[in-house]
Amino acid sequence: MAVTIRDVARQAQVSVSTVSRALSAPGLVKEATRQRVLDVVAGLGYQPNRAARSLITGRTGNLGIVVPDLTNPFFPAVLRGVQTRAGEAGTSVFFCDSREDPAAEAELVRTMAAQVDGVVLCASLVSDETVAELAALTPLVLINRIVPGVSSVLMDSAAGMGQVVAHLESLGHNDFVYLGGPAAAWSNNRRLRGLGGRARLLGSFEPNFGGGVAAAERAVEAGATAFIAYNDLMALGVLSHLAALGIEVPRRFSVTGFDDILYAAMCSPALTTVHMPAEEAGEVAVDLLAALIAGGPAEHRELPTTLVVRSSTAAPHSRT
Amino acid sequence: MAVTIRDVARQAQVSVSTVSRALSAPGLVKEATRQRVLDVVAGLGYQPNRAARSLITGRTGNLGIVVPDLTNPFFPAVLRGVQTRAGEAGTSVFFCDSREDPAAEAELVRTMAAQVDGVVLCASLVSDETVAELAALTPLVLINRIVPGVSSVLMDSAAGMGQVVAHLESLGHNDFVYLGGPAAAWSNNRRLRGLGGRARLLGSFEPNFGGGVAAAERAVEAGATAFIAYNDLMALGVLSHLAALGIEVPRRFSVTGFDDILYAAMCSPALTTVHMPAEEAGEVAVDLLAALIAGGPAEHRELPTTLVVRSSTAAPHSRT
DNA sequence: GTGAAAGCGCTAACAC
DNA sequence: GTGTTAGCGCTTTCAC
Repeated sequence: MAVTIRDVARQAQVSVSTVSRALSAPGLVKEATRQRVLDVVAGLGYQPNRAARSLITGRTGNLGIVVPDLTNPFFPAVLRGVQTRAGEAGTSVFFCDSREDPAAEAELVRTMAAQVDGVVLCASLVSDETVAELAALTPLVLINRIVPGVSSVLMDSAAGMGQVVAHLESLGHNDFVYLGGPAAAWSNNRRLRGLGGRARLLGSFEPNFGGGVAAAERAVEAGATAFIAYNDLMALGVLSHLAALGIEVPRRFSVTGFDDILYAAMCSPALTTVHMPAEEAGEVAVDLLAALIAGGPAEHRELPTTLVVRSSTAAPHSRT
Repeated sequence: MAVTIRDVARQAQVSVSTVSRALSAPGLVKEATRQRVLDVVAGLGYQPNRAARSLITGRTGNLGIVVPDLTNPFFPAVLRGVQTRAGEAGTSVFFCDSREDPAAEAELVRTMAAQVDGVVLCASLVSDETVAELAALTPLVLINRIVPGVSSVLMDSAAGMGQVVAHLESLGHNDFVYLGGPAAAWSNNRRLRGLGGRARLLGSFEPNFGGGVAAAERAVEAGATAFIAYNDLMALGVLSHLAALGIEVPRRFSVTGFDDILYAAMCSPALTTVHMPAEEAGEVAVDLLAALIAGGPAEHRELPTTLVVRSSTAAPHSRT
């Protein structure tokens, strides 16, 4: 078996409680004693057993994050942010991919709740009631969703969408179509709202490449001059399908995305999209979670988004 | 506090050990008793305290995975596979991104070791000795790396590289350059070996988009007709830089990648690359880990890779 | 400032 | 087939 607190106590010639205090409440032991204990700890390579500690404190020192689709680069970016901030506090993080399934999502959170101090829930697809229920189960921070009484960090989709519309209108477009994501996605409704009724709604489509391909098929018949996709993955699908059809972008149609994943800059034409600070959102979510765990009230944070103009948008029916 | 095993025992009119057995060793209790216990468990919504269980059994029911770069879509795919298989066994999984830093990688594994039953280590950058040391610390499964005595699952880079070379040669190329990844990456050496000396080595470069851009700058001066990139992300960077330079692919240069991430199919020209069964590798890694945890010997599994020919390769200096 | 002792919730001998 | 009991390794009163 590994080295325990007793081994340390014996070798440092103190009691186990002193060892415990030296590690978790340094102020309560004489500096000299503390130093002696710490030396022994280092010498023995002692690591407190987290299960034992957890059994007594009721805290696990772990966090969980649930995302709808790990293959969408947006979410790994959030994961990174979460891990970065959590790691600074010595906290480990569990991840789960719900594969866009609301039932799985709720179940995953419930399972996690038993073994973490809190969970970050991204782009949730469950009902407000379920979110509230989950939040009652464990400290919960939502990313890109608002439910009253539950902490959340938002990347401002509505404002971003406003910029998209303004950009397209300044280019001379006045008939665009919104290629919608999952109807259950809060972000989808938020973006739709940001449109302010100035776009026709098509879909919903799956929020991935395939969904974009499907959307493009429908969109070309819609007679609009610009397509606003729910997210970049869809926009990439749209671009791909249009290219396959021999339809030029942005000459024939302008296309925009949302998220600013790396590939938005790499595709051809490079995608005009709304940049989302995904990694930062992950970090902020951990902060909110920490506050919640410490007993604070639910908080809400909004992160700014910015339009990134690239080459997939231009004035209608002309080359700029 | 939450409901404990005692609450269940009391209400089911049995001892705590019977409850424990009903849940973890169903064969040891009478069916009727078991059913009664299960009913109470369901009624009370009892969930065994994992810390307490772990304290006694020495098992956590958790797994960890460490990857070098979450923003490379290849790794989230592996994560997915790991979670899928682990989830089937009720196992949760911790993740960590080492950001291509060998020291961080080792430290992350050490930290995880204390709170998991085993860890999956992807594309490790540490020395063989460190891997062995880590493997002594906790059940360990390597993905895309071989270290004697340590379990591993390999996606056959060498064979894949062989196919790339054969493909390029069949097209008429006979002077190609390999745009190398991290020198410390086992896969890099493996791929280099798969080349069989038929390519000049350039690099190493960072195994990401930026590294590809840097590599492209150097490659155009090398006078070869085809560029073989260490991975897709680099290849995408190469494509991007060549496009910026107004150099046509594949007319002027053929370019190949490795991994077959989603974006390899989406970029323009679509990338000829080697498909890697990343998700499957994650699943298999969990299987090997389970075997290891059960006390089995280190095992080795090899997964086949396949060349995917798209539009970034063609006969030298001509349009096919 | 430090030690002794009582558990946290559970499993695993060990009895019966 | 079931109950009793002794801890797993740690934190935390409570004494001193």
